[in-house]
Amino acid sequence: MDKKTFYITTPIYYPSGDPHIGHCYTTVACDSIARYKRMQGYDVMFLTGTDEHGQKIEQKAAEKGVTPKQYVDEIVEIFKKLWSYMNISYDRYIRTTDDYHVESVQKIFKELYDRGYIYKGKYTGKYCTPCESFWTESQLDENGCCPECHRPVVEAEEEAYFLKMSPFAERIEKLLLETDYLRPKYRAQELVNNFIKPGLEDLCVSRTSFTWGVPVTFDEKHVVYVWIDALSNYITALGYKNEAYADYSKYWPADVHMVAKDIMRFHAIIWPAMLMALEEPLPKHLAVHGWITFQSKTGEAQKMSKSLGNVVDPFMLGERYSVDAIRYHILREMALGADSAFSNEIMINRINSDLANGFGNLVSRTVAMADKYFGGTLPTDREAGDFDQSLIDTVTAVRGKVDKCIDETRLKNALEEIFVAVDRANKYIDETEPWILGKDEAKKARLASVLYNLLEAIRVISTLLSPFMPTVMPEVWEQIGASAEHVTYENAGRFGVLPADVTVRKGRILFPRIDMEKELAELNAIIEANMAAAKAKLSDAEKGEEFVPAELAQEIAIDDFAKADLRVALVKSCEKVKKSKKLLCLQLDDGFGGRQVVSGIAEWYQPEDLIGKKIIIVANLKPAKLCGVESQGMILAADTPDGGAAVVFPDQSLPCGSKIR
RNA sequence: CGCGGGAUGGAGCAGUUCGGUAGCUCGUCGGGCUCAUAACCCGAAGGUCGUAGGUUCAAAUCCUGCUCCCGCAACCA
Repeated sequence: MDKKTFYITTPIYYPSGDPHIGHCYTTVACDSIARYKRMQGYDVMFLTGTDEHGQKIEQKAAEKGVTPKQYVDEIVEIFKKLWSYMNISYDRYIRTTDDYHVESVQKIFKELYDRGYIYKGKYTGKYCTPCESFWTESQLDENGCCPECHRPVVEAEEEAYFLKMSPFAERIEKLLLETDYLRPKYRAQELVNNFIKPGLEDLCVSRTSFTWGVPVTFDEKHVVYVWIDALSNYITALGYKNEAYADYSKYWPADVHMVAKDIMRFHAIIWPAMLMALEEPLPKHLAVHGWITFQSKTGEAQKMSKSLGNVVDPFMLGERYSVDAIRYHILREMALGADSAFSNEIMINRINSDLANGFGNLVSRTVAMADKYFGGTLPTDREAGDFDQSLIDTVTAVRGKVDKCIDETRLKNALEEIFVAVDRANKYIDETEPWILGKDEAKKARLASVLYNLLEAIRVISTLLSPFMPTVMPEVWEQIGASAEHVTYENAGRFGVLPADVTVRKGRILFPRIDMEKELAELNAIIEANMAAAKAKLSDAEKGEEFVPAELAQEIAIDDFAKADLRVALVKSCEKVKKSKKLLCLQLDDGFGGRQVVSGIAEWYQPEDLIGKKIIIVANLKPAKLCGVESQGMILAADTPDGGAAVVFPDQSLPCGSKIR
């Protein structure tokens, strides 16, 4: 009979920069689940990879003066090196530049077109002429300018292909609200209300503005835009519409796609829509986790960012504390769905209390006693006693609980369950007082029983921990005298598996206790150096670049200018627009009885900076609503070199309503 | 009134579905032990469960108002 299969995926990562601890979380989590499922006897397919196309890669490569392929090849090597360093047991690595993937994507695109789900239309967006690039609203920088060159963008349109989404809206809503596809479920309502209820918009799936992508076979000007290219990796890697593999019928649908919350939307809505359009089965679960945020010294959580210099380097952490300790820490801290704060202090605490004091010390003291009292090999005489059954019950119950947590993608809880047994075993030592038994020749049989029970507890615990910490556990088995057949999944549910005359071997300290103060000092020094370096780099870049004024707009006639009615106005009062980061709402005396204007300068001005000052407004602008607040005009402000805005103040003695021309 | 989530001892969280002695981890303090990585075990202090009302014999839990935080959406006229 064929083994049951289990298919789990990470997202394919975008190699526009080096991997960091955030990438590690998703991958380590998937790896732990994959290993656990393998141990349970499943035929596992664990897929990871890189999403290598797109404009950003094209540009980064151009900056470095290499081809896009050369550029990504280099970064992909770093990703693979990291995964090997983190002991990631992926079965397959897909690159969207792989030939078979490109071929499949082209066939999928064509098929969707033939089925009538893809049609040609016009894409309207913000276009930066010098960069020849389209940007979405959200990609624009803080001034609404091009994120690459920071020059103004214009509305423009290009021909593009679109994927119809509306035929699937109802089914997707049901999928989100009525099934347990999405984990955690509480995000479903948000998705439905924000994207499905207002009407699902058709999705732009091709571009003509760049060339680094999969060409559309029947319209050579176009390349496939991110969605169809990237998301379909989950099936092309199994051989969907290609000859490279033949595993599609075996592994699809996927059991778990794991993603971070920033790409939840695509996996919760677009990916199911694509599969529905192709009439393929939907994946069983989408597990969404939060971000690892960096806890700064002031205590606030910041997202990790390269420009802040707070990116946590996984190689450096691994060197200092061991790869398994890092794996343990990130898995133990992150709850499904929620963000988790990363700080050196939290990490060191975790490693010390759980791994060094708890599990590591348990192994250490048990092995040391077996060595001290029996020369390493237990005698076979036994004497049962109090507390034995309680220990056995606790330990043998763990496996079932961990199974459940794994199936629900709750890795943090799985680890908590295992450590219940660690605590119980440490307590058992106090209860049975082996050091007293050791002084009495008549109690040797009882002592042997106690130590044997402890070794058994460690055997079960270490077996269950091995998917999470695959590097160190073999060392534990070496120390407690267990061999491969003792540490199987089946035996993790039993007691009394090790031979009665088991021989232990004292080994190294597995998880050395970390000196918090010393370590924090060293880490802070490293971080400060990084931040300083990042800052220096930033200011260098600023120095190196003279201020470049925005390009001159098209020439206009004086009549055109005369259409704009500019007036002096006094700011009578001013307040932030609620629920908006950028908007200030100003009440003005314009010389005509007053008006209200909303302006997007809240990031640079406090309300009190403006109250009582005279400013210049465009007085005959058609009113508009911003965040639901009516704005009757606009305030003149200049761009500043650092990307901010500076309000233009006229001579303060001018009366309100003075015309400017 | 855009949508959604949240507010529980010093910190981080569970408990809220189906009301009935408020629990866990870390930290603090006291004690025990010495096999062990100054680790382990026990005990204690510390919470009017955001706020104001309501329902009830009984509310962290159900209902209503309010305050504050977070996420998503929107947003520089």
